[in-house]
Amino acid sequence: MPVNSFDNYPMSWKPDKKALKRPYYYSIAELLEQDIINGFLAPGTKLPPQRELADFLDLNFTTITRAYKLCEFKGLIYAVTGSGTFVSPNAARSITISADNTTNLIDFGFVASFEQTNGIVAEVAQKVAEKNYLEKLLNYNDPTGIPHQKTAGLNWMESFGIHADQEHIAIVSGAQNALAIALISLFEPGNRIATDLYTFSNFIELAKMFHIQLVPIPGDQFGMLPDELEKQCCQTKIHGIFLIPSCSNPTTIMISDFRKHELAAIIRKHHLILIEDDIHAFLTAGIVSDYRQPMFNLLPEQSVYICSTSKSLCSGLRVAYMVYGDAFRKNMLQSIFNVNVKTSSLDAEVITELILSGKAHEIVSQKKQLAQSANDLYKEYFPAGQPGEHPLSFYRWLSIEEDVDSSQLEVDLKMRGIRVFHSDRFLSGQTTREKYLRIALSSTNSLDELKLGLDILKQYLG
Amino acid sequence: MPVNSFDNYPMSWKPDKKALKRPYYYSIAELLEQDIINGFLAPGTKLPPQRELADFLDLNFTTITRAYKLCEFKGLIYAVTGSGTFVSPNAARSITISADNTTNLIDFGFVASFEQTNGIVAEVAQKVAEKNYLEKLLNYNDPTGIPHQKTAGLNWMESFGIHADQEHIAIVSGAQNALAIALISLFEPGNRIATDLYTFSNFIELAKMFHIQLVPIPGDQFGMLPDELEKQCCQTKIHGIFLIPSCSNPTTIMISDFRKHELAAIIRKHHLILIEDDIHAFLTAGIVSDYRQPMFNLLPEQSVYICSTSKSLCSGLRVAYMVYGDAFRKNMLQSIFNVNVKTSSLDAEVITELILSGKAHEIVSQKKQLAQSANDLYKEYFPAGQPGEHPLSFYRWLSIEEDVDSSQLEVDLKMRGIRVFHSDRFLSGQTTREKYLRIALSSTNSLDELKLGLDILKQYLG
DNA sequence: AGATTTGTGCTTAAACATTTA
DNA sequence: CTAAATGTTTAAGCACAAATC
Repeated sequence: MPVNSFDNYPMSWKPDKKALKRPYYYSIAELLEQDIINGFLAPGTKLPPQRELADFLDLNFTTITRAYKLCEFKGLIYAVTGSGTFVSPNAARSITISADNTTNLIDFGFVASFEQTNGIVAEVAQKVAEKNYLEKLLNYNDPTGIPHQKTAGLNWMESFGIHADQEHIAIVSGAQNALAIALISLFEPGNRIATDLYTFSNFIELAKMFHIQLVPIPGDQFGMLPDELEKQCCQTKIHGIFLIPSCSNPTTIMISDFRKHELAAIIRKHHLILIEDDIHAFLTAGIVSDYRQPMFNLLPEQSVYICSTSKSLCSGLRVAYMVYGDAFRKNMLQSIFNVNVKTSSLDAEVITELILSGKAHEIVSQKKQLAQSANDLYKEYFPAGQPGEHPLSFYRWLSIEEDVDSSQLEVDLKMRGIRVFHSDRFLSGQTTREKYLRIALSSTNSLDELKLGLDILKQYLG
Repeated sequence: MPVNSFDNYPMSWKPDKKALKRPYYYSIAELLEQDIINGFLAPGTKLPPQRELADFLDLNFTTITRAYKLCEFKGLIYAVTGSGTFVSPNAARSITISADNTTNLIDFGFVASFEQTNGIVAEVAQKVAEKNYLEKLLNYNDPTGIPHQKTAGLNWMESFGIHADQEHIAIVSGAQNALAIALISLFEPGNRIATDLYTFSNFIELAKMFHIQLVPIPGDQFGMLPDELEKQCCQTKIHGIFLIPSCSNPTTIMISDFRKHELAAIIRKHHLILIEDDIHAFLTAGIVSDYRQPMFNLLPEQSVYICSTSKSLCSGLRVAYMVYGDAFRKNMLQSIFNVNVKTSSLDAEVITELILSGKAHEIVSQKKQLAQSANDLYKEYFPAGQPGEHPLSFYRWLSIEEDVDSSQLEVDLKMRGIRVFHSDRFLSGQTTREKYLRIALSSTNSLDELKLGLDILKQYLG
């Protein structure tokens, strides 16, 4: 066996010098990627500093910079000036969360939307099918939505505090689709977007896909901390910010009204583009006493407001409204066309009819009731709450012990029959001490099934 | 006035030295971008060689390389080793082509799909609304399509020569959506994709959006030239190839069967990823005698086959099938989820019912008849055809004089009441000598309107 | 056919900025 | 508060490859 004189050198990663081919930077990046994917380098591991690795490999240190950058671009590692370079928390796996009905697990993972109300939607869809203008819904016309459909959308959002006109609203295919469109139309690869430390995992994946870097900002019970945001803005060029003010996913924190103003001031000052995902507006506006208005109102010219109907009205029809300032309009229309051409006017018409007929309110009040019951049941099992939490959220953020292996925990619970997601999946940046589980309450078929799952969970967590 | 001693220096572009700030590369790129956008540098203009500009600015020539690269990334310029760097043909404008019914022009621009058949779709939509399982179409389940819907899709594509299973087909929201998903899931920014010299302008825009570079390959009456493709593959790293074999958009060329085999050999040899847009399969399979099979069959493990129903069945429902090799499956599902979550099962069900009920064939035969009549009329005006042209295409590729200004021509015709697109919009790379117009035949409301438009066009072209 | 023109890719060099001890 | 550690950014140098003349 060859005697490697560096065996006892205290470097966390020692690529095989002999395996290096030219171009070096590329070769190094490949070796690093392999070692991360194969699990030899665990998430959080600190890599050797650029200069140290360069010495070891007899290269200029900027060649290492380049190799590291390549891996950073792929989301495998992240670097912090002064501290070093580290393996990303979710480097080796995809954290996309989707519906998964191939197994018969109790699903506390994917957040569905209490699908028991879809009977009402089916009735309305039938009515739409009988309309004499049905044929007019089947062509290429009105790529951003037929005027009366947009008007209905504007009416719907009026109660959340949104006021806009036909030219600044577009119908797209759900919130995820809207986020994809917003990212691709307003940002470039390499741009940075500030997010909560814990944020919507599908947004993290989307950012990764578009090579947009997330800059995690700490928060408290009132939402993201303005000082921390300001600090990051001064340090590096940040291009945008992503917020879910009405009920953060996954933490359920609501941004309080005073905090919205504080954040808006920073966002304005640094010319950030705000992406506001207000999918939970229907659960918050008019219900939570502190609610005044969306952040869009405070920054109408530099914001994109996204209001999906998937959670509030119907998940399967894939309809969301996007509202944007005039500066973004041209770009937005272009991207909507490039990605969707248009959203089916038939689907949009069913949602429109739900709104115009008043059935939408009926659905919302049923969903609220279902959410109330589910939350009541949850509280019987896990009474401890945290300040700032949303009372009616479709999911809960459960604090757990700090020293468990996140993948193992998910596997353990799967074996016991429930699917849950560990807080590591929602990390936009560095690892944290505190650990949580996100428990979806809206995906079981009944309260009984929810109870069954909570039993298992409670028992497992002891 | 200041005397500039370089005024007579034969450089096509002389940035103001005094306007340069550090970082130089960035400053140069900005100045160049401004001059292109403001029209001071016309499309096709040759920029100064890197070394020459570097001398002029007293910088190392690789700094100019970097500045040029920045503009190339934005699609403003393109570089050819040995020849120089040039302003892109469509640098300053968006060439996205979308439906535009805000004006009362006769639309020969956007290619619609003879919307007169939508009455049949409306009837079938009504039937679907009466199904007792309607409610089951309204949730998050089956993100890639409900099994029976996928089966119907597979049946539909069977006659085009596609054979696949449930695991390798997904329902997405139209061809454009499918292309976006294919590009984002299988390519990285900076990757290169080979295309026909003239190609689908919305694909060009999509590639620009994702920062994927197109490498134009010349072709003849049988399609893209294999030797030219091979040449490019040997020269630079090419990652993929985009083809529309059943009826190229805009040229209407069909790739002949022998050519498919020749191209497949090159694609296999160089491990390219093939994106096959077969939106016109219904107009070609079983109609054009040379048709044997899609290229997907020749390269099943390295291809994505896209079959939209927008042109063949119904444009407004936004349903396309994607068929892919096993190697792409995981990536594909992830991207579909990230961009769409799912495609509305209601829309997919209407398309499914069209196929299962046999109404789909009825629609197709009506559309073919409409296409035949439109083409017959067109031939009365412009009898000269070119070898390899599709006989039933929804649009025609009309050769025109070489020395007209493309934007001016479009504007002139708009003033006369018709919208057409000049061949410059479809250029994936360098400018060419020959000029064409793409004339959509499928977007007028009647043959009379078509005739009216052709009259105007004929008169204008003299 | 060989020299010249022109763009590409990789590596190095140096000045800089931030964080941590 | 300063020094050390560590990552970032910009620019230059050089070998190379393709196209042109």
